Amino acid sequence: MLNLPFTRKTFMASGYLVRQGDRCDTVSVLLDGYCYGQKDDGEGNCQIVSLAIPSDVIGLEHLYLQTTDHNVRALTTVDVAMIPLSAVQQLSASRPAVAHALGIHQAINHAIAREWIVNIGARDGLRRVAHFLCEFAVRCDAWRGDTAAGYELPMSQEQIGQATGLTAVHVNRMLKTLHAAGLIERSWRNVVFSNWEGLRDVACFSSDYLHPGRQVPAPGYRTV
Amino acid sequence: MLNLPFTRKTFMASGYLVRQGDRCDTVSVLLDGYCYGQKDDGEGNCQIVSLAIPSDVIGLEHLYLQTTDHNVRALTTVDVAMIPLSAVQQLSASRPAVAHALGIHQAINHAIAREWIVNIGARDGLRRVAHFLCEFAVRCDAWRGDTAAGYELPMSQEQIGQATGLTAVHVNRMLKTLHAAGLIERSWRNVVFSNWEGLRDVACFSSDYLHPGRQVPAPGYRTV
DNA sequence: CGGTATTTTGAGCAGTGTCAAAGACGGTGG
DNA sequence: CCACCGTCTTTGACACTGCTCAAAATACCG
Repeated sequence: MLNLPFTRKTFMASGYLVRQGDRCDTVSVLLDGYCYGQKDDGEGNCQIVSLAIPSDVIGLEHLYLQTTDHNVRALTTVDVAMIPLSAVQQLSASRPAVAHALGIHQAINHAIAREWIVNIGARDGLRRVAHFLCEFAVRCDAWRGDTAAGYELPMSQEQIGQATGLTAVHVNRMLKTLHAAGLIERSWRNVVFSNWEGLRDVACFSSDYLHPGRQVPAPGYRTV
Repeated sequence: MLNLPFTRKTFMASGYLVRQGDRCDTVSVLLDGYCYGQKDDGEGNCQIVSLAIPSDVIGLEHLYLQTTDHNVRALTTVDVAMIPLSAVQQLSASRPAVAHALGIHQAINHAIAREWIVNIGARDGLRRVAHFLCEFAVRCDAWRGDTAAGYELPMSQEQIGQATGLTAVHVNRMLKTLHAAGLIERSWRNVVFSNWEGLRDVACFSSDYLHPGRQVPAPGYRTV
């Protein structure tokens, strides 16, 4: 068995799991709830740079970088298993297949970051919000193993705005527009995709960048 | 010695080193020239998602993902050493310190991507261009080991626009504004930082995210 | 030396941001 | 169980950043 030491911990919504500038010595696994990565632009504006859903690993970069360049905060009440960095290092060293899996996870997160750059840099408001919704749905589906009819967005429109580079007011207008186009139904934070194909087309969403089932198998290691 | 097999190859400006969707079986080291990562937004717009300068490693994610989610293209005439994936895998397996160094490189590239998200998502045009110039200068300085008086930008204003989420016309205006503010001098593609502190302040640029000299040392491995 | 790509500039416009206020929801304490 | 309160959502009017289109000037390349 892996026999990994860990500490279970709970954070309230908006609490900090990791702070920018920290010297971090743990890697966490998100057991329940949602988190987001956040970075200050130096003038009070905060940009959301990533999203973590249950089963995601948080802080993999701590294996390689001494300090953290962004905050990680709880979007909802959150339950994590915090593992000492040294334990992760030992495990990766003794189990190359584990190291490989962590590398895959990091590579996918990086790919998601690239897609966010495209989303924010190249698409207009409507497509941006649509794409954001698509990504969230697909990632949640992948985690749960099935396709849900509707999703409870764990974030406010203000936060969606911080993730897409729009204002909360504009996010609201775009959601309304998507509804008017018959692509989504919603009430409060619940979203139902009444026309998934249509939404996907508006967003130009393709799940390729999430690399579903297309990872490189661990090369030549016995997985024991 | 490492004894790594490689093929040296030259690409003309705008040539493709890697194409979106490819199954890639090489990792490249950029020996000379500049490259950029590019992704289509699905509607003809192309967003630049990364920049590679000499000594950068291109395609590290091929170790973990079977297909590539973005293009890598030459910005200038480019000279690379292409290494078979299997050789890199073997080397990482036999030399943990090498694997660790690659992880650091990947983590820093990821950190840069996060900062680009902040730049494009949270800053206005002027700050965006200023930040872009700062990052380019600092990365080039780090590579060459000294601080240059001026920099030859290896890209057109159109391309700067694709990297910052602005139009070429607006990039031009922002460069003019930066000049008018006494922060930069320039002629054609050559840029001189006549007031580095000022530019840095406008951009809210901090080199922390490039993690200069703050990587985690390879844990417990003998480097031989 | 001509051709092509890039830079530069101007004018007008569209998409987003800003500001402000009203309405909806959910939690809390009496 | 209900009233209150704070947060979030929704809406409108208006301002402004950045985009579009177009053309001239400039630099590079064969």
